[in-house]
Amino acid sequence: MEEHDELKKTGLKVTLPRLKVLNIFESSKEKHLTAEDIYKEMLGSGEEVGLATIYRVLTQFEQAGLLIRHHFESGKAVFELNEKSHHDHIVCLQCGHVEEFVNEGIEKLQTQVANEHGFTIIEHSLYIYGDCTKKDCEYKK
Amino acid sequence: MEEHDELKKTGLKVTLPRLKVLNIFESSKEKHLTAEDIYKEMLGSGEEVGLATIYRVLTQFEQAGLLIRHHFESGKAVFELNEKSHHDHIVCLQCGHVEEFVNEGIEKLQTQVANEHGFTIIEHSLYIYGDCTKKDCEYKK
DNA sequence: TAATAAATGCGTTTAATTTTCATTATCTTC
DNA sequence: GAAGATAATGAAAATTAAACGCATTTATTA
Ligand SMILES: [Mn+2]
Ligand SMILES: [Mn+2]
Ligand SMILES: [Zn+2]
Ligand SMILES: [Zn+2]
Repeated sequence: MEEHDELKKTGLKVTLPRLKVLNIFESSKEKHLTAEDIYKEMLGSGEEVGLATIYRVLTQFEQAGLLIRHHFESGKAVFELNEKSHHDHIVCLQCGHVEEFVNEGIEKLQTQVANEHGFTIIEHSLYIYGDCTKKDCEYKK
Repeated sequence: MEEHDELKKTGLKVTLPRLKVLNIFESSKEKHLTAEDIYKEMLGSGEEVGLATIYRVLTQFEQAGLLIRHHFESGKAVFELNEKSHHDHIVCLQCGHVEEFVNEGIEKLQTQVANEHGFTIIEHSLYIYGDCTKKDCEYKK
């Protein structure tokens, strides 16, 4: 059991809610999910779970390095599996569609900027917002 | 009176709270301020004002193009005067010190990335976080 | 200065997230 | 495999930043 061991390694107890949350991230077609998304998904599939547990688990997973937390401009935190290889995001302001990208040039220039300002760079957040060109792109509340 | 005219141009009524908020931004040594910062500053200097007014005025000023709203990772919105020329930010995770920068290379590459993904870029947010090297840098709550 | 339309302050409300606490499940040990 | 220690859970209450409703006050305009 893959997810079981992944949890074991974090030192966290292997519980049903935790397994399910991990499972949702690993099987969902949408990889960027909010606490609410997870919660509804679990309720929908008949799980008995409290929203507080979801929030707790997400934060624990983040601290354990399993998840990454993002703040798009929606106001709510968005999580995704920590794939280890860094990437940034471009988000459609119309339909919410998210695409990922890595641009070595941008990464290098950021380090350079930090150096120029006497900072040791720890992390960065870069979100590009715009209009996408998906055929089914439309504003969704 | 400079600030008076600046307000006039926005179509908003020239009121004391609005003048004072504008004045704080134009005279403060720290240019990136939260609603709370403004509120405390005004209470401190004897103004009679409600926090709701601050929130309302900040949003109105943002819509009028007088202010820019940022979301650093503090959780609360941060505002600064809209100097018209775009810049990004590098923030010290220890002391909260903020420096501004513009890097044309990064700007160009962002546009390029957007194009490659079929997006029309509307805006972006880039924050670099790290440790600064100010002599008086230390963790402040 | 009076009429009108907008702005203010106070208190209430919302939305996301966190905390408290009693109950329950997991892990470890025997 | 059962018992004890410890951590996790769910429900409800608490917190926090921000928005809102409304009666009252103020700025603008005539
Ligand atoms: Mn991603
Ligand atoms: Mn700035
Ligand atoms: Zn779209
Ligand atoms: Zn510092």
